[in-house]
Amino acid sequence: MKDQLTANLNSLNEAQRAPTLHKDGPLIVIAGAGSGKTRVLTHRIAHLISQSIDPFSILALTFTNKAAREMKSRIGDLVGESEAKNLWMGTFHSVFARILRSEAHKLGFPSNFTIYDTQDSDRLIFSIIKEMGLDKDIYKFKQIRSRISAFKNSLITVKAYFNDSDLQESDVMSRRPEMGAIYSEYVDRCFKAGAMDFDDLLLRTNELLNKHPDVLAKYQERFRYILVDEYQDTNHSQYLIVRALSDRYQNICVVGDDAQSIYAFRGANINNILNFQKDYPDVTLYRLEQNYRSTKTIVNAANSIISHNKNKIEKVVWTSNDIGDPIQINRLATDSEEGRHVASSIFEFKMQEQRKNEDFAILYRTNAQSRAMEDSLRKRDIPYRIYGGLSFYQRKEVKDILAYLKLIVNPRDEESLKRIINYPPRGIGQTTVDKLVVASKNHNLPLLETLDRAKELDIPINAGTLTKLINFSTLIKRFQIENEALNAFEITDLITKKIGIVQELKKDATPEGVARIENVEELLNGIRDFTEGQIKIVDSSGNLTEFLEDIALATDADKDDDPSIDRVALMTIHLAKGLEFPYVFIVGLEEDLFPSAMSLNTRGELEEERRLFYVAVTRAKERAFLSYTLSRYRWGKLIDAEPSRFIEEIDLNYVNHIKPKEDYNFKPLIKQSIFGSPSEIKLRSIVKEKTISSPTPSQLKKLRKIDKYSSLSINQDVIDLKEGMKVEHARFGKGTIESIGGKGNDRKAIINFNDFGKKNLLLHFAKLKIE
DNA sequence: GATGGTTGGGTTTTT
DNA sequence: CCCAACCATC
Repeated sequence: MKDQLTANLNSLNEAQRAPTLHKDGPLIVIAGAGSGKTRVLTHRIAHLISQSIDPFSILALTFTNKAAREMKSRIGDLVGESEAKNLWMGTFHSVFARILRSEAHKLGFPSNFTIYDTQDSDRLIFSIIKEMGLDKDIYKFKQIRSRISAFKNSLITVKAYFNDSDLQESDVMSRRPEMGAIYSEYVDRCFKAGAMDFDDLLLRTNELLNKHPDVLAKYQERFRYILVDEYQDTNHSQYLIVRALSDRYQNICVVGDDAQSIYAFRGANINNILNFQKDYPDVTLYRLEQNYRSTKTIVNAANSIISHNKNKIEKVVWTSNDIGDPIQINRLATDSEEGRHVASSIFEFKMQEQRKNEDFAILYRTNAQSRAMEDSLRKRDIPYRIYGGLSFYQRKEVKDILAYLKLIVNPRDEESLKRIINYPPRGIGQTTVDKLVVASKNHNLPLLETLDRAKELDIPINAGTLTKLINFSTLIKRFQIENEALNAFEITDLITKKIGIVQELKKDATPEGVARIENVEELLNGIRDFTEGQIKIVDSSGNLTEFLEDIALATDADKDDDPSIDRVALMTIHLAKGLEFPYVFIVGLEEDLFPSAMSLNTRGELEEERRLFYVAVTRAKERAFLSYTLSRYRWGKLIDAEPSRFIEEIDLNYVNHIKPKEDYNFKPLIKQSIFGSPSEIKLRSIVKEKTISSPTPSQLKKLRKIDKYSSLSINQDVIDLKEGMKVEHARFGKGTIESIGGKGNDRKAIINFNDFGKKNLLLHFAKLKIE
């Protein structure tokens, strides 16, 4: 083991070795993109362990649970699995959820408290607004939720809110005088439900450490060494936790890059990293500026991008790698053209350079952009994997089953109860639920208990409904008893069978309905894997509580469905942080999309978008490809787009702006009538390529016109379709056209398929064969 | 209280 | 376009 460690230390460069070997006391590592900060962290931890520091006393906070797992396994390679597995490592949320479970009673929470996800919070806030009789157009639940979240992340409790006249005034100014009352009621209801939202996991940890000096002292002793990765993305609440825990021994190591701070929207405070030196006067600052990941071109281009930001720590990221190829910028007519271009580029590179699918990543600003990419990859038979988006555990049918599980574990969980009290339908309607909620508030009883005692509490509910309520309550109680003897898989299996959710879903025979049933099966399989894993590997019982904990905090980057399959990666830039790929496609570089229209209000927001762009470009090891379109489908409508300002911010020495090919998708006849003679076009595009990096407005207009022609010609094929014709669809098989309506791109037909029934299809997309 | 159709609103980014 | 909330009807 010693030899291995020494050998590995030798593999570090001087700049990396210094923080790795840094003895006690605070240190900050400012690490440029691709400079090996993860290596520093893993080697530092391994080194600590080799110096006889007990792994139990090392706390390492990472950005995703996946990052924690990977780091753990790399440390395991260095110092041995048995040592590494005792490290405290994970995201802030998962580590402190674990600690809160064991200390929850001190805060008046049950140890099996429920973790509310965003949707649970939204629903609760929505019902509070309704109960209070407020105007839901003024009190928009999503805005209220994000404001409450911001309060919590800044440690503004309900009490602090009501002590702060400025805050209250600003809510009155924005016509929401009841904001504080909603906040108060929300916190109250979560408490009564034995539930914490994501922000509570941090806020309540702070509360725990503040109110209980003995607890604080205990964890200060336990965590002698604390390391925080991606420190630039910590919020105030997280900052205070780290500060409190490290206060005793000051063995705090934070690693980050201010240039990669991209989470201000959820409360991350870039000042945490900028002010670290003020907080810990004895701090040693280390800089990692040599990039090992990317070509000179990419590193320099990225530097030129970030130089447009004012608020930053000055540093010079450099590399001794090859110059590499210029960054290619492509202009496409529409989003589907963009998809086609990306897919065919990947296809070509695979052929010509023997690349694997996993060498490519497609990065975008918003999840909605994945659709066009998926379509084109599928057409080319290129396997891909989408990260993020609507996660599996957020799908309705999955959440419904999970609500049963959550309610069994925590009978006070109001949101779960409301979700399933009438699903599958058992004759308990909204009116009854409303009555119960009011009664539960008035009598200060948990909702489930209120429902049990509805009769004695004189709630005006008729006898028939009363019986239904009792039946439901009995059902839940039976599950609770069964659960004591069963593991997570067994109880879930039992529940799904008893409530007949599959029969319920079978009523919907559409492909979507079938997919829902498959999701239920997938959930069961997932729970079985988890249960078996827990029992075998961790030697625990694999019970429900463990499972729910596991999935509540699973991040999208955590999903690992068969990594052995070679696939192209599709994800948002946010999710790509920390990852690297040889070839990276960054798509949708258009004004209002990237930078997002929502972020153009302040300089700070725009700078965050620019950092996001910086993160995107620095994911590339060998080549980066940027693209933008002239028009894009948004909400089903084709809207005009303008090239992103970010494109012009890249130093021209590192880019190559590509024009569409001459024979690009339209006929010479049209070209001549719009552009004049072909030679003129050629001339103009050559001149432009040398001088500016984006087309002039007049050129944009012309390209848009052409796009309209070309999409017309696509539709030509389907114009011949008539009612009564027999057609064949790639997915739905054979069927008969019942009616046709709409114009142009909106032209659609109702088709009665032999196997799938009636479908209303957009002819522009549906590839139909006439029989 | 269930059901099905209509309408109106919404896309940044995520633990 | 896609979803949820709402409304009208049974």
